[in-house]
Amino acid sequence: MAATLHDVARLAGVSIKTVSNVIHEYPHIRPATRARVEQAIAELGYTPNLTARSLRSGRTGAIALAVPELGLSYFAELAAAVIEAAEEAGVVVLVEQTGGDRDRELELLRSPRLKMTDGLIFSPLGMGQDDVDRLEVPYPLVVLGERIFDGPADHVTMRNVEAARAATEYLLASGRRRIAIIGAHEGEVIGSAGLRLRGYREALDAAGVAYDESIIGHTTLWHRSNGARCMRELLDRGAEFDAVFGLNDTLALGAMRVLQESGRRVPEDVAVVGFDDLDEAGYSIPSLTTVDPGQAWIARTAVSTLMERIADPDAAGPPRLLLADFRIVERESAPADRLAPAAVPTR
Amino acid sequence: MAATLHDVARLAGVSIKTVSNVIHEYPHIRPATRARVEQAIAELGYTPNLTARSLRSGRTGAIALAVPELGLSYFAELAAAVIEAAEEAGVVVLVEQTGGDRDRELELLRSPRLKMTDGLIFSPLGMGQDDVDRLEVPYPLVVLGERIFDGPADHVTMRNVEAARAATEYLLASGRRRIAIIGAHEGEVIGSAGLRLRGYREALDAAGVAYDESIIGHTTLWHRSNGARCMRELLDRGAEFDAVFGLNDTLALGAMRVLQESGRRVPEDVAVVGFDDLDEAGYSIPSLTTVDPGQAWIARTAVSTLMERIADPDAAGPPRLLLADFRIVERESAPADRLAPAAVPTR
DNA sequence: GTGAAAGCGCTAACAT
DNA sequence: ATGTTAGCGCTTTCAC
Repeated sequence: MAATLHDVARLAGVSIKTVSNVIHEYPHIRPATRARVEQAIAELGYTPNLTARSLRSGRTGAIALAVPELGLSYFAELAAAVIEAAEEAGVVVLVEQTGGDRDRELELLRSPRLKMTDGLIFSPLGMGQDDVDRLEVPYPLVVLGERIFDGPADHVTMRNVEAARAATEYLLASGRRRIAIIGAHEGEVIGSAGLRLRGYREALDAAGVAYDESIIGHTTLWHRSNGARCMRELLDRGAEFDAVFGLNDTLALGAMRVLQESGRRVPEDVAVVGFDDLDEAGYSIPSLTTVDPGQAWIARTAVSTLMERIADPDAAGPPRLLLADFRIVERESAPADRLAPAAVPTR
Repeated sequence: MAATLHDVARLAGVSIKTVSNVIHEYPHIRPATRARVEQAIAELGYTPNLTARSLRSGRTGAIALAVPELGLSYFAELAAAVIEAAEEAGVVVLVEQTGGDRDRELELLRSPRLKMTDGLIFSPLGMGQDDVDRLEVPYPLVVLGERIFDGPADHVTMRNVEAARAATEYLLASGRRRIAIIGAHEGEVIGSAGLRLRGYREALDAAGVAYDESIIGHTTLWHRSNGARCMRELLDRGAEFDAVFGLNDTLALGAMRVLQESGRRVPEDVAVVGFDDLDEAGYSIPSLTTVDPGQAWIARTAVSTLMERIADPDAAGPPRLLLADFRIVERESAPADRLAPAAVPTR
């Protein structure tokens, strides 16, 4: 049905090699020949069959991105940034959702469907450090997130401990002393929750503030609804606090909502800080002070690192750990100075 | 490098056809042979080369989804639903972002990169009715959204006019009379903005309420920031209104934010209604009354319709228009009864 | 400057 | 029940 190189060659009265030369802009072609070929291509509406090209070249021009769920704004924004960076690099992106489920993640790593792509950017959520061997795969792989460290693949991620510590120090500096946590994972050591909680504790320790288990709210998936539920539980059990550190923005926003429903004023009674700097953090009431963990850089770096590995699969080199810079974004929910409202809301 | 059918066949001491038979679970294979082949497959870690399979079969097992931007929550949620539905149908999804730019949309439709997929689910934003011919493409195509009607491809979308009319009637029924609009597109007839505005006007007309250009806020891209800006402009020019209909949730949330900054109470002074029923609509302060336009159904239907066309490209049949059901989701920003607050916030 | 031909890894028709 | 073989459409080496 669709025209092939042969069809074009026949119509132009040349061989397929010549057509191929024209398509690949091989320099030494007689102008007349080139014109005839181009004419034939236009006439037939020829477009190369990329599957055939892939089979021959061993490259598909596609990469895969596996995230837990696009419904989670953090991953939607990550995917947007990855797709954009990939486009600049001339490749397309196949997006998979794992649901943060370990079995699906492991299955995905072994999936032959990946054969349709040149490499994978993988953001696991269900797998843990024990699964580190499973990252030994026969294709270029870049790992994101904080579920697994020191694996056999390049790893691009954020400075969770330092950033969470900075966020906590920010709250302490503004005069808060009882900082509740929303989103802790029971017993987790690594993982976003574990690392951010560690940063939190480091900041408390450094400031000589006691860690109080009673104001640590636990939840599993970082959905908005869980942030709300988690805050409700804290309030129900009579926890007292003057600040809340949501381990991500979605949790913080869900929690802030419940906080205000309960009659507490933000930031007057309770300051709230999130983590991620999602677009919507600038538009909540009040707008959310948060940590910008460098997601844009992470996306760009993940793509460029993967593309390097794809280009040069032999030049193995040791796996790299690449860490993004972060910064605190001050907004209304937690002004730097407890007494003064944030000067101008950052958008 | 990676093992091929030949490698497996050699190791198992059979022909590639036998290996192929085992892989495809062809029934008549001697158990001993099957065992030997399976053993060889495991030993070599063989996984089929999908590119080769695609070239041979003419199917890639992938579909493409083109949306303006995953950073827009509506499209993130759409993509999530499409990927999920696609997975159930056994295909993977390649996601492209067009930025809502007409040229990029047109280019994408012609792009040979689509040769890597079996079909396309396309949500245009820059193209208009004049470009309807460009949807005549040599591969299965399902169009979403409201930029183009009566095209040559199947079209899955929502009942914009009816839903917007229902939303407006809802506000009128609750006693509001001056309903401002956020997000109108100058002179647009079709398109989400144009259709929803039409529903709005129909409701006004039916109720005998005059249409007042001075409370129609215009903007282009439906970003949160534009909703905020648009509301600021309305307020700056002294517009007076007792309700706001944001033509989508993102706009409504941005607008609601500005409204409250200006000291107005929602819903007491101004009721706010959105459109889309995004996840976050349930967690704003106040939570957002909105229209659930049936996105989940749209995603499922788009995938199943596309899969049908892929399975049977000849059984052309006339292009179909498939419309989702909608419903008003009552939350706090616009209670059904102006005087009574919404009973229980819907989560 | 252009052509002929091999082969990427797989499927399926045909043969045994 | 299993083997042989001809392509799918392209790239690329090697001739001419």
